[in-house]
Amino acid sequence: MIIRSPRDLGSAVRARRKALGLDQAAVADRVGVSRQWIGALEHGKAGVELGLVLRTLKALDIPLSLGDDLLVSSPPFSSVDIDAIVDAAKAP
Amino acid sequence: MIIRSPRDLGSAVRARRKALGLDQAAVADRVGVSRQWIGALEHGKAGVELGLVLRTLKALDIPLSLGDDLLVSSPPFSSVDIDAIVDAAKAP
DNA sequence: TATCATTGTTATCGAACGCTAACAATACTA
DNA sequence: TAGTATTGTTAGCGTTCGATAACAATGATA
Repeated sequence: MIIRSPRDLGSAVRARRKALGLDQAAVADRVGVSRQWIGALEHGKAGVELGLVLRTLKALDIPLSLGDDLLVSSPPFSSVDIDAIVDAAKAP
Repeated sequence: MIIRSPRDLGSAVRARRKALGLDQAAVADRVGVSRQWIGALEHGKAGVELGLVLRTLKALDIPLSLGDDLLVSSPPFSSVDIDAIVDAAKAP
């Protein structure tokens, strides 16, 4: 599931919570936030704090990943001419 | 890259920014936040707003995903991280 | 329908956010 | 080394967060 907005995250959290058979109060208890805050998160409120969001994802066992470093592994590094790259980068 | 804490996210953002050859002010301009806020995000401040974080990831073309569907790579990415290569070459 | 559980909504309040501005502290380069 | 660019840090200020509490609204079940 690709997350583009707070709303995407909110619906994913809600789906996961229901899949675990928990109500908002139970999740709030695990995370250490108020029940209302869980509701706001699920509704896609943009202002929620990142730290609390990550704690919520962990409490629900939802892995979060950035897909930026998984493509550099396939092409072999030995085929890269480092000097040429550096020189090109230095050129104006 | 699996994100477990605001600090994980911060270092990933910084790496991506440098890979794009941008300074904090340029990213702040794209996102519509202050330069100091970008600095705080990169330092792993937990209280940053989710909405601004997502806008930053979008501005840097960093895809964010939940769950286990991250094995598929996202296209709009150069497969060679030039800065990473240069940094590695410069490192003692 | 009646009853209970779950969720949504509102108001208040202390705490923290993010912004601007200014200056210090590091890089980076000629 | 000197000079510039980038980043780190601090203070003040208006705004918004998150907690609590209370009540309304919705959902589920007998």
